Amino acid sequence: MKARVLVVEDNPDLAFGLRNNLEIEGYEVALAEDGPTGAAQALEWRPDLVILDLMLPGMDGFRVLRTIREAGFAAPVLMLTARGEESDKVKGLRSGADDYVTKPFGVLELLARVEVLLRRAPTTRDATTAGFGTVRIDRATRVVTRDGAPVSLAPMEYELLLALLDREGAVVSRTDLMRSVWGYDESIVSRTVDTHVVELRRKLESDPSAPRHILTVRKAGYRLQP
Amino acid sequence: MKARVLVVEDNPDLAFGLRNNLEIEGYEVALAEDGPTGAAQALEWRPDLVILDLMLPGMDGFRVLRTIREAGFAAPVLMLTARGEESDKVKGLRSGADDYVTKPFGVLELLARVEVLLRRAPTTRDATTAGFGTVRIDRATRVVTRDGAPVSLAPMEYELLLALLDREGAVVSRTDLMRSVWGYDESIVSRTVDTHVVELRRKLESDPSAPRHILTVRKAGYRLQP
DNA sequence: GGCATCCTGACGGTTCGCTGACATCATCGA
DNA sequence: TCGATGATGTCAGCGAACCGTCAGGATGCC
Repeated sequence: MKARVLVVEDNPDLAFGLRNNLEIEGYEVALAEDGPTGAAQALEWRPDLVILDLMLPGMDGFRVLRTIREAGFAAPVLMLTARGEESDKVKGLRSGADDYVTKPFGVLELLARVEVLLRRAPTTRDATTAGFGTVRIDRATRVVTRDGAPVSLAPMEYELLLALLDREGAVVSRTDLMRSVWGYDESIVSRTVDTHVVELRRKLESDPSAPRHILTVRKAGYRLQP
Repeated sequence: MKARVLVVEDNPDLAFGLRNNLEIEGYEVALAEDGPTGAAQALEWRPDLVILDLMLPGMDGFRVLRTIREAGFAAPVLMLTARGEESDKVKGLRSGADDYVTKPFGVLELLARVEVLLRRAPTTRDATTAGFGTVRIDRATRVVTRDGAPVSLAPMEYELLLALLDREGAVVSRTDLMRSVWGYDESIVSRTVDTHVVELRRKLESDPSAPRHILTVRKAGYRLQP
């Protein structure tokens, strides 16, 4: 799963530049441009890492850091600042930051430091298991069980199941399924989706001919009933 | 328990200065003044943190770092150097260091960074063995046993095993394995990973053709079942 | 130079996924 | 109520993707 990085920085050029670079590295990125917003977003969005500018409108970086740490936020924080004074660095590090980089900095160095921080504090927000009825799906292990017994799903079947699960309760059209599972978006002419749905029902429903969870919505698509 | 810090630094003034300051902070400190000694001491003494100069007699810092990491040394390493080039920093961080400080530096900043590194990676001197089935892996000594008997693993096999072990239970893609074991992230076209997995199974599974722990997840990667 | 180790490419077995034909079902108008 | 119509369920088979395996050659270390 993509690690999430929150960038709290009021200079738009720098913020957008960072976002681009982080996204290229495969992170999911959010921006906040003042202190209070940053703190709120850290607590709500639960990023795996925060890049925090020290000089911010509204509330400075130190206060943001203290606020979120007091609220129990444990992920690493990288402080970013123009002040190169040693006393500032020490203050930043002692107040709960995990790294401290002074501007101007090299983007590659920053990215390397981000990687190191995430390596040491691996993402723990796994949101792993979900399910319906007596079926459990563990995304980390890709193991699916029904009534506690493991069920063997073919790769495409598993992907299809996830696509339905991601929109649990909603009707998902065949075209949408094609797009999210197969990556095309041509219009469907074949029985491909249906065939896999049948197989899923056979493996996961107690009575495959009268499904209670993997439901057909005529002329619209399929729906996963929790 | 006092945290142990190993300082690998050939300049006596700097080394003694660091030792004094670290001891005042309450750490147990050892000094090494060349690369080979440093590497040996890291592996024998098992410090909780290593401060490693880049320019050393005998073996440079990068090689020391690689050597001890390959030997399973997991504690944080702080690199210390006169070279301020960004490419050096990136190289250091990517090759397994956890922080990188350029000379001249402030002692207080260094101490703060030491504190942060130790905070994130609390002393784990004892919890070095893990395993699955009848297989035990001791990261400290790099010894792997099965049914109590030692098994000889080639370096890459060992690294691969660690990579799987670090995400025990979860599916690890070939690309992820490539990245964490080989340091690459190009897309895979060859049978490299598979070949090594086969070898691991041959050495660690009781029935290599019907593995119970090192499992294949079709189209996704491999998974280590505890 | 000898040895272990590593990577690669080829080959073969097995599983998987798509397709198209046909059966069945739901819906709606007569 | 019943048949027409279109949508969905079902099935079997073929081609392809994927993985396990192996041997040869390259590489690095002692």
